[in-house]
Amino acid sequence: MTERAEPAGVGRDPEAVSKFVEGFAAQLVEAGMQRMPARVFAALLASDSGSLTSAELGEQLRVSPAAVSGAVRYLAQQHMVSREREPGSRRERYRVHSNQWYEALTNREAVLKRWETALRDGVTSLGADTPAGRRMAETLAFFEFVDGEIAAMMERWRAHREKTFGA
Amino acid sequence: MTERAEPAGVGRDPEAVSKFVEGFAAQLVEAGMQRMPARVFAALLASDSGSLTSAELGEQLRVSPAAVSGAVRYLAQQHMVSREREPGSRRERYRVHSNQWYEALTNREAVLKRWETALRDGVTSLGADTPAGRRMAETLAFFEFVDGEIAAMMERWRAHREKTFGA
DNA sequence: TCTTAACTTCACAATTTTCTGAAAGTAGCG
DNA sequence: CGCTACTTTCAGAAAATTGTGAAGTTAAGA
Repeated sequence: MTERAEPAGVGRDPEAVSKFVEGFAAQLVEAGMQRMPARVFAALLASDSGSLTSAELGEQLRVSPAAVSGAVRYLAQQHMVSREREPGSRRERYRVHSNQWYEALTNREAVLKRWETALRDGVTSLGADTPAGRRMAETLAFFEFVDGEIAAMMERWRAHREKTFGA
Repeated sequence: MTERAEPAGVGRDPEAVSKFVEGFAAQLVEAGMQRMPARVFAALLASDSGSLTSAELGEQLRVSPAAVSGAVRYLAQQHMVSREREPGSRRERYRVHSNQWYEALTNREAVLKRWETALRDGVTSLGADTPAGRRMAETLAFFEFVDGEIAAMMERWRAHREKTFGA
């Protein structure tokens, strides 16, 4: 048995939480995310309320307020978390809205757009009639195709989700 | 006018090629790829034959053979390029097969699978009946959904591609 | 079998990134 | 209006990453 009464502080088995947090963060890092944002994000994902304060994050991850600040700024820019002010306090909470965040994930759209731009430039400057130009044109077409497909896919997911989890 | 006769060596306007290579590589880096693999890959993508030798890569990018070796090993592991031995020579060629490489790109499948594993572990260890557990279960469901969709999408792309570019 | 062209591995130096402590900024509340 | 609780910014130390030169390995051709 590993069950126990809920301690007021962190709640649940801090050991298990930490294990998940570090493990999931490691996967995100491997996929290209910076370490600190990854850890902060994983911690939020694993929290029951889906939201933690700066101080809670710092304590749980054993890092300085400065580190939390930087990580959270990054995550907010990527729309993976939102910040909210606790009413009647200058304390801030960072929140992950279950679905909003993976919607953001598919909004790598910005990335795709930049790739497309670079490829278009390449086709132009190397010549659309050269072998290299044709290869890049095909790649470009692929990304444009994917762009459209992703939007449709998310639509299907929302329907699927509603059926499975309720609105 | 920037046109010129084809010099035997690099071919085309080396200036324009380099500009594309460094620009596209920069985008890949921003998306999480290491710098050297990104540069090597971009150089291959921009080559007319779609293939370059180790020496050509080193010269064009002004880097050591060691750097090329490391970059190419990574790219081959990701199935983004393939290596071929030039018959009757110990010289090796690295090649990007127009379509094979972006098929590989969608084979971030391996990445998705690892995320799914981490999430499943999380659901189990934090409890499927806790709020955090439910959030992770929903995220997990999303990734599983995406998994299936990507396969279908690639199928549609292949059809679309054939129509547009011919087999 | 020997020679040698080509690729790979490895230890280290240089660069870049990341995190911290301290100082500065901001906004609630008396 | 100031006090204080919190957050952000910034310079620099520590750590991680990256690319190099040199030595090691492999295999083609004589």
